[in-house]
Amino acid sequence: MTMTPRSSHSPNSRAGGRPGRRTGISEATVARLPVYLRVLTSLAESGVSTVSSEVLANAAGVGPAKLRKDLSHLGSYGTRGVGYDVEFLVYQISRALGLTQHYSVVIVGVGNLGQALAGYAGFGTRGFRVVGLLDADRARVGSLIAGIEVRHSDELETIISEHDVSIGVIATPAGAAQDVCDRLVGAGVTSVLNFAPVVLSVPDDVDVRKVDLSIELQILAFHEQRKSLVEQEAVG
Amino acid sequence: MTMTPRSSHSPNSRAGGRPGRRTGISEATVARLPVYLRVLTSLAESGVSTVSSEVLANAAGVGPAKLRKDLSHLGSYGTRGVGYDVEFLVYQISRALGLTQHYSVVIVGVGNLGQALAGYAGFGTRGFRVVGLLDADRARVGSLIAGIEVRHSDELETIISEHDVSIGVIATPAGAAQDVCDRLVGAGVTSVLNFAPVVLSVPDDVDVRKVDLSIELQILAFHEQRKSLVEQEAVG
DNA sequence: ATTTGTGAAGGGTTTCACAGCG
DNA sequence: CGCTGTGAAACCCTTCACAAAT
Repeated sequence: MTMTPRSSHSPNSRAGGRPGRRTGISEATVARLPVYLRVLTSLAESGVSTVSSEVLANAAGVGPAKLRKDLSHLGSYGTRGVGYDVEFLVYQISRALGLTQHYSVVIVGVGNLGQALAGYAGFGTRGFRVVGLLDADRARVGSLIAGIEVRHSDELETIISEHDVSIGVIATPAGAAQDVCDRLVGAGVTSVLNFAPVVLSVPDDVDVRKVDLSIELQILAFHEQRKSLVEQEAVG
Repeated sequence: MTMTPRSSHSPNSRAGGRPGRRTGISEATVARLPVYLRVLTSLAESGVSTVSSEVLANAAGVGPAKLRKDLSHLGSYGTRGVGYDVEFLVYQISRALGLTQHYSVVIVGVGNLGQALAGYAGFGTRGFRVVGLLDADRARVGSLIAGIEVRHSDELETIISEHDVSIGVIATPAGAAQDVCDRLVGAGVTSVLNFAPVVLSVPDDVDVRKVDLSIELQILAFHEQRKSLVEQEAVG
């Protein structure tokens, strides 16, 4: 039995390679661009055609200097004394994020969470298409969720190669996650979004991002505790 | 009509105040402690009583130096030449994160996602208790989810003050999220976990963390694009 | 001999403040 | 005059490498 070379690095960043080597856009900036994009899209729908860095920054929950520096990494797309053209920025950010291409996605695990993800509107829009819903439980196979037929996990490799899937979403129980991940990667998936509460090991050229409810809760707990300590001190 | 003072800052960090001012534990470290805790808990269950920084770091997907520095912020809990006592570390990390206290949680929005969250095991364990499931849709009110009765959103304030809720989870559609957030904060909630794809505005003393599927997908798309550019270059 | 704890060095990110341009 | 784009400073975080401890 051969061990595939593996590594798992900092949470939610590119598995191998140092940040922003080729594109010049840093990881921190990339993580904010989707937020700007969302705000800009909603501004465009409201008929706004121009925004200043200050207004856009406020709506995105960041400081104006940070916003301007972020946008400056894409090019000089603003007009001094005026601001940014909303539609043009939408296009430029979409392009920078790679959203002008299309990505096929499989979701593995069709429990409550998997169903919620399958029905999520964010998929249909902007270049992502769910081409497979997989589950290990044969009782669920064949049912329709968000218009997509659930298929058995055995078909994972087939579906991935048939649809040239590049992104896999893991919504299985923790125990199954690493196995599923290995199979996804083995079949050619190069990006994984993991909702299972485990640290996944993947080869260096695969990206993993994780979404972990209990980690988020624990971080909030930390700050809650901090608040009550401060309170206590203020009283005492 | 009065405007409540608001601010929304960097994604997923304390709303106001600079990091780690009082506790000496930095935000980056706090975000990793839950991962260490999970690994340690599972080691303890496997009967392991001692770990070195190298083994623990590997399991947590970080470098050993980073792990040691993180743990050193809690105190000197290791033994040179030996490693860390697993059970003792579990306790110390739990304490540092505030998990020795108990937190009451309400979940607002009982769609697919809200149901998935309500059923999530991570809640029951480690100090979090769901004391309310709320939905605006009267058709859902009264049904039982994960053993908890769904109640109408009108009761939000009542439930929060009755149970001294400090954490609110928003799993509503985007359009309702800010309103719900305002009501949560108005009723005394000081930490919010937001699953709706909007930037929430809150007063400085409230923490907001967000979980956003479409942002994660877009970040993965960026890296996918980068990979295909590199590939193309390697060929050409 | 082994492994922790940590100063110091090295990167990356944010913020400042202003020059540059419309 | 207003707002962008950006060097420079400040800050935070990670990594290195080794002294200290058992």
